[in-house]
Amino acid sequence: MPPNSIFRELEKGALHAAPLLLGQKLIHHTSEGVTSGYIVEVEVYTSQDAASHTYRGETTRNKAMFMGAGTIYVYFTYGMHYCCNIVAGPAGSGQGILIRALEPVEGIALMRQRRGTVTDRNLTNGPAKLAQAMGITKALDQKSLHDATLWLGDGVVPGEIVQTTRIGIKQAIDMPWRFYVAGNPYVSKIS
DNA sequence: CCGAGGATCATCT
DNA sequence: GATGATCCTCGGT
Repeated sequence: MPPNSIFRELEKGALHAAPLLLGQKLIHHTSEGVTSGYIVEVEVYTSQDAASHTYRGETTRNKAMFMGAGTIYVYFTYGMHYCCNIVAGPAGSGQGILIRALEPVEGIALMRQRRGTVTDRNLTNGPAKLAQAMGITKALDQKSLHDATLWLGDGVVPGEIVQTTRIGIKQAIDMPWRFYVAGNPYVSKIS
């Protein structure tokens, strides 16, 4: 699906758009160079969802999640990690899609440099890992994919898609809001 | 391969 | 003051 179409899908809501993001290419331009990868794993978070940062309403931290489809939400957690979401749905609805894993495409040498000594399979197979490999920080928070250094590009048709429960949460653990490409070696964890 | 424990701090209660 | 949409290391299997 071409990039322009994915924005229309994002406007329809996070749960609708999440599986459609699989196979799309996420691209980041920085002064260090260009990195990109195909999205192979995502999770949905909404304001009706006890596991979501938006469950208790808008705060300074989660403001981006209420800014409408195509906004970038980057949060800092565990004292050392950044994670990247693509906001979906109408402005004010507080829903988004966490990018959990990428299959590296461009800038793999730069990804290795940013990540330090890890095996290639460990470059981007987790939300904080891919943020580090791509050079994603809070500088991108509240920016739009339409006019930031981070955007979506032409991807590939993903293989079979698996829908299952989310990872690393303690609330709403039964909601099947995780989607990944079956058999892809960069998926963070096989269910 | 798997599970336990520590790192480290912005954000929220 | 407590916690976390995580990652890494280390030990056991």
